[in-house]
Amino acid sequence: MSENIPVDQRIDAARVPEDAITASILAAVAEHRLPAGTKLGEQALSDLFACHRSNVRRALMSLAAQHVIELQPNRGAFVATPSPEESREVFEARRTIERTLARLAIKRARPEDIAEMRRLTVQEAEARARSDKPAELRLSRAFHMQLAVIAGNSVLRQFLTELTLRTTLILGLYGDRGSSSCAKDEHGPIVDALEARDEARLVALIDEHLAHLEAGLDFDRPASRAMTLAEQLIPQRPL
Amino acid sequence: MSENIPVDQRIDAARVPEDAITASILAAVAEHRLPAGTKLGEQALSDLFACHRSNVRRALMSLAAQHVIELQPNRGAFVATPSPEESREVFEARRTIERTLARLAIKRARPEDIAEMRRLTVQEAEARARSDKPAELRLSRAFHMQLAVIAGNSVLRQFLTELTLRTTLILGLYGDRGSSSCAKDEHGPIVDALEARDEARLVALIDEHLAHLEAGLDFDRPASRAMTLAEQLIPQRPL
DNA sequence: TCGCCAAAGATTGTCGACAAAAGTTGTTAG
DNA sequence: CTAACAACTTTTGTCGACAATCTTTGGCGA
Repeated sequence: MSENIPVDQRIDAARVPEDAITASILAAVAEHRLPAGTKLGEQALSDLFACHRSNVRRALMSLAAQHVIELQPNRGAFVATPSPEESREVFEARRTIERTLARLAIKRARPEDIAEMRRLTVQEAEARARSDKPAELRLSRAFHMQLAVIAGNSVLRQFLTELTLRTTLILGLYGDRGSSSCAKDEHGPIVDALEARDEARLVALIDEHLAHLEAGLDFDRPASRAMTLAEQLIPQRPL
Repeated sequence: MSENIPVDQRIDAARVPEDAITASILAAVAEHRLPAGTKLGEQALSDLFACHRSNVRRALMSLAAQHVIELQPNRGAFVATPSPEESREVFEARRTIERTLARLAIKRARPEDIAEMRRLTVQEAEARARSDKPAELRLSRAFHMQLAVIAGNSVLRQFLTELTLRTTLILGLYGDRGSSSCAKDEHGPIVDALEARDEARLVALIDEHLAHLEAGLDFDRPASRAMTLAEQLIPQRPL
């Protein structure tokens, strides 16, 4: 009512410094440029964005509300590091929500919506072909979010915005780097099922897709965590 | 990991003034003491809670992130007034999430969990019997939240925390005051189904319960909205 | 009497400075 | 050489004051 374009969809359009900070950090997390555990100092950010610290604090609060970062009293803000248990819960929540979104999307998808979905899968495949991980992550997430847009429930869409971002963090922490996030083209068949309005198949594919993603996690050896200086500087040999 | 008791379940325990403000406003909204649209001035709150305005601002930001209040730039904070469309989406989201929570709860519910649920229905019936609307609202919400606690998914539980609160706001806006929120005892049969571990029946009952709640809404004549002074002072005759 | 414009008042937003806490470095004793 | 203590530095938290904006009040003219 008050807003035409939802906040979580604006690309840049950072009218206030606070939005610019939030958007930058969200984008960086979404593309695995900011590993989990990274400290986000207030002064560093206020210097970087040439704004007052109060803006930074607001941005950090907003990010904390979305569980993207964690605020530790008198310690500062750190990129969130989801626990294995939390990861399980996030995937369960995603299955629940995306199942419903799929059913809604089947009822509402117009031809141009399906074309847009197809376009995203193509772009994603291209990004994968040229090994552009950030673009791949971004487009994969955009694919799932587009389904939410088509479904037309902005409450569920906002929940999914948060969950997909948390998923990206989880993949960065526990995902094998061998088989990347959405390794094969699992999104293509999903568009097919959507186009065919085959609800049972669509829901099954999404369930499988998410289950597959979750199954690829390895909680025993955290893949990437907050790197200490030592780890960043000294290239450790493979055991 | 860092917290033992989740924030959205702490009763009081307001260690910092910010939490006290947040908790008070949440409780007031949850009991229909703060109608939708009410302005929440910063100075008024900082006077009331004897704290600095910065604490108030933080509390308001947190509430805005939960969609309980709406922040209008240079205007201030107002108790949120969900639109009819948003109301529909909230109910749809609730159905989605509570269905899953019900299935999870069936798998995990221990005898003492079911006893607790039963206890809540009894207390709610007592509150209804003595026409204690605030207690009734509070206990009805606690019933749904208890199901989420039993289900054991804190991500979904937190989503539901937000959704039940938004539902309370919606009921305050569009609910007939004739048949109150959860008029009859629809919660009792739900506990029965949970105890019987009858998944199909439990899910159906919850679906019906939420559908019944939504069906009782009347978007044409907003039941209670932000009252102007005139409306509060001059008892208007029934047309 | 009604509507418009200007001034006054109140409220929100921004900023810099200071206080408090945590982290770091250097020193010294064992 | 190690460990513990102390001083220092860095970072976060709090506060009050001022600027910008909105709302209300009062006045003026049609």
